[in-house]
Amino acid sequence: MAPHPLGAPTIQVAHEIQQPFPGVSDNVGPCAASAPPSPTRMPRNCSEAEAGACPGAAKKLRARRGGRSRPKSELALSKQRRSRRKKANDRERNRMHNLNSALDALRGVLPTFPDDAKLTKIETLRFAHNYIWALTQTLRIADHSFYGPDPPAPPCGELGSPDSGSSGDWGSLYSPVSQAGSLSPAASLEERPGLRGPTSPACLRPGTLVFSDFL
DNA sequence: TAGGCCATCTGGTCCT
DNA sequence: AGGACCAGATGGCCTA
Repeated sequence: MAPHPLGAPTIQVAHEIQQPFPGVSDNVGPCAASAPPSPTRMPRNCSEAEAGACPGAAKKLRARRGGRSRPKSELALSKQRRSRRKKANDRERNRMHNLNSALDALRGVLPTFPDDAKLTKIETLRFAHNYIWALTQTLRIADHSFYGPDPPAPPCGELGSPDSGSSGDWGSLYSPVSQAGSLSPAASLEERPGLRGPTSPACLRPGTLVFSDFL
C-alpha cells in the first residue's frame, strides 16, 4: 500500500509503528545526529596515559579497574560474563530488528508494486536516496517553472549515480503525472539483472535508465 | 556449486 | 556498570 509517490509531503508511517521509524530516537546518538558514523571511532580525549591531566579521569580509571569491587571467583566471573553476553546478544538482536523494522517502513513508502520482490537493504537505501532526490528535483522544477538553471547532477555519488553524465536530461523531467507512472516498477522490470523477480523503479526516468544505474 | 543476502554472535569502543 | 553502536566472522538459505 505505497502512498502516491507525489502525494502529500507528510511522511507516511508504517501502520503498526507509532514512530516514523521505530527506535529512531534511541538511535540518534552523537554519530547519527552530528557526525557521520566513522569506521573507527576516535579515541577518547582522556586516555589512561593522560589520566593525570584530565579531571575525573583518575576516578574513572579506578572504577574501571574495579578498585572497590569484591573479588569474585572464576566461576562467578564466568557466569557473569556469559550472562552479560547473553543480554548483550538479546539487545543486539532487538536493535537489528528495530533497524529492519525501520527499513521495512522505508520500503513501505517507496513506490513499488505489492507483489514486487522485496528490496534488499542496500537497494532500499539507494532507491530511497534517489527517490528523494527525484522528488526534490520535481519540486524544484515546479517552483522555478522550468526557468531556472539545469538541476545539478544527482547526488548519488556514494549511493550510486542514476547517470550523472547526462544530468541535463533532468531538465526535461516528466510531469508529476507521468512521473508517477514512471515510478511504476514495471518500467524497468526486465532490466534489473541484480534483482530476482519484479523490479522497482530505478531512476524515475522512464525508459532511459535501468534500476542498476541507481544501485 | 559459487555468490549474494541475511541473521546472529562476538568483542571493541564510546557514552551515560 | 551497563547500554548503544559498530564491524568482523560465521553459517544458513536461496538463486543462477
